Amino acid sequence: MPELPDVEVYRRYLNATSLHQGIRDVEIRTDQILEGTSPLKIKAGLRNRSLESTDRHGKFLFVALDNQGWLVLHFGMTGDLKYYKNPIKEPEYTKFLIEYTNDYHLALVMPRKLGLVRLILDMQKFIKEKELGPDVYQDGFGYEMFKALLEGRRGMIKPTLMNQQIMAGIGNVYSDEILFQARVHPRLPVDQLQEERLRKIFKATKDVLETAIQKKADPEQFPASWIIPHRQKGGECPNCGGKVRNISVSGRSVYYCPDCQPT
DNA sequence: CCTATAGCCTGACGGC
DNA sequence: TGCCGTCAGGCTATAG
Repeated sequence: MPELPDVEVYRRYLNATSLHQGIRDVEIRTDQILEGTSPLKIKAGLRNRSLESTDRHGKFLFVALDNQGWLVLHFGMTGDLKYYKNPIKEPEYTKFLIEYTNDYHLALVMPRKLGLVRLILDMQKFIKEKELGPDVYQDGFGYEMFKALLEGRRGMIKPTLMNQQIMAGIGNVYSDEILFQARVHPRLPVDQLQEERLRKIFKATKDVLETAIQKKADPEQFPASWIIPHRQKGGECPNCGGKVRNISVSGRSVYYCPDCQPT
């Protein structure tokens, strides 16, 4: 579920396992996630180096190298990280693999080839290239900024929250949760939102992301009041007990409660 | 600026 | 059991 909370959990996992170790070798199992660069360049840039620290912007994870530049990871729809020792335990669907001099490994596990691995020098330049909006989870992301970003927009609230160029980090699943907590219909146009509802959406955004991270992005640990565990056909609304509805908005599958989330 | 659609990928799942 | 269609949390391009 690689949206902002998931990537933040991966970041902390990487911090806890994979820093300050010499990189002996790197394997790239598909060129399709390299965005124009080559396996040789990635290998040359990582061999005999070490990972020193991490950062994150939206759904992108940045890992600083000991000399200069960053390793960038994006997890697409199915990416995950696994740190392990025994080479026999290499996870199925490993697409990118770092082998450390201490014999441990860090694998980017990704059944579909929809992610990204790249080496860059300048993080801000990369963010600009990708035209990413401000990270939703950063300290400076307050209500005034949120409101300003939506100013003059006419689109539906759900795809607006998910638009990485407006603000970075929210995806399909967590936008459902945010709108459920705010009790706002996903198709409501942004310019029809009154101040009070806008504030509710902002607060829900902060609460949902914070809680999801705190719960390690594990749906089994999510509060009983959340809709995510009920995001399935025939699911029941945790608020009113009614049936959860599934519709399509901007080509994405949306789950919401028609009774609790009026237009 | 905004929406819908298709495509990129490939595994999981449900129905027959 | 096996085959087939559908769907899935990402992003991007294109047309209207």
